[in-house]
Amino acid sequence: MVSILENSTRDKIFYASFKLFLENGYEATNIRDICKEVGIKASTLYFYYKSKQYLFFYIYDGICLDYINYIQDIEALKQDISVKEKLYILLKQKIEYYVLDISKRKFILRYHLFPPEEISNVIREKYKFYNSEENKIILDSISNSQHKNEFINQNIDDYLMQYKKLENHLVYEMIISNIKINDEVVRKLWDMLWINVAK
Amino acid sequence: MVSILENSTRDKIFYASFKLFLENGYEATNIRDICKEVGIKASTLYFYYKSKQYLFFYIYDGICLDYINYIQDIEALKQDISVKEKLYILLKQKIEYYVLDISKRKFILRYHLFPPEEISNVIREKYKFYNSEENKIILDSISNSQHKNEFINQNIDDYLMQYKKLENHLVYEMIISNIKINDEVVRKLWDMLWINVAK
DNA sequence: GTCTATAAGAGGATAGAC
DNA sequence: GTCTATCCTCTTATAGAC
Repeated sequence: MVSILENSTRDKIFYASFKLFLENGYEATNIRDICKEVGIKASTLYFYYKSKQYLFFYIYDGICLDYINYIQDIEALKQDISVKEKLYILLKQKIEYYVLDISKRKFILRYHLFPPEEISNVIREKYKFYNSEENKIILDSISNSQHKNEFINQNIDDYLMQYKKLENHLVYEMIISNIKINDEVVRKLWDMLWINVAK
Repeated sequence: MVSILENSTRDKIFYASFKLFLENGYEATNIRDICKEVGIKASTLYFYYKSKQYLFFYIYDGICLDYINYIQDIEALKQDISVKEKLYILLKQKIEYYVLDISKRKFILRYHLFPPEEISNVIREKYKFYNSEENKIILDSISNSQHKNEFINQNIDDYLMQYKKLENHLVYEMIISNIKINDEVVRKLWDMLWINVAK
């Protein structure tokens, strides 16, 4: 995430909270449990984070920004290769990102499916925002390509939906069945998807 | 569920709790909120249910038993038709059950993925139990069939796993994308599955 | 920056009247 | 069966000392 190498109290609180919010949930995680993990008292936590809600939002944003940065740095998106190959590499890299550590994605899934009532509005807004940020990056990468005529233009949105659906399917399988998806499976499924959308 | 037509205080508590446990979660739902929905005081709830945990378990069991009863009553499982047709009808009926009201399945998913720490052991046991009950019904139905030689015997467990995977995939799509799956889609996916497993 | 102490309230659960 | 009143514990959050 933002500063994985630092070991400041601020970061320790961040990671302990992430872990507990993921495993036990927002409501079932209390400030004292977090503090016990870190080895501080409650008042110290409040020195760094204004409230439990703000602490949660920092974590949520941290996870999403880390993901957006990862997507943005994928070299294949900038190279002048065919759209088909470009998008395959993107999907493959995204799955690699999740295989390496599925916990961040599980966190997002948890709070997307079952947001705590008191912060559900904020979570919904954040989810929509980061989702559209990711879409922008993908759409930019397609429209900047010399090969974009591979696509029937009207179908791009449709395709993006299918693409996300496939990705989600793989991700849910990883989360629920605890299985790590390999490149071969990704390639096979993706080829099937491409046939249905490309010219 | 057990007694959908009754309107006793006991049942009112049951349904109000189901709704709140599903929407807000176990930890975020408190006894007083449930009582407010029903129009009673906390002590009245404790007259019917020993504790918050037991109330939850009654609901969990109620949902699962309703489902098991539904599966058990599917006529096709008892008829002497081909295994392929039998299992297709089973899948179709299961999807119909969810399409009619996805909330029960969402409840099970919620507590399967994110069980409250204090009751996670019990939930895990219950999940395993009802899962194996369902498997028994399906396996019985296959082995009682005159047409069971359609199957390569060693593959039945494998098939059951694939079958559940397909079902889960459809269910997650219904829950996450809020889409109702129609029979045509079920048929198509199921034909693909059958090709991979049958002789 | 980190602590002790504590306010202010919410939560699960029970006793006992009617 | 349902109520009022209450217990006791846990929770978020703050005040103020060091």
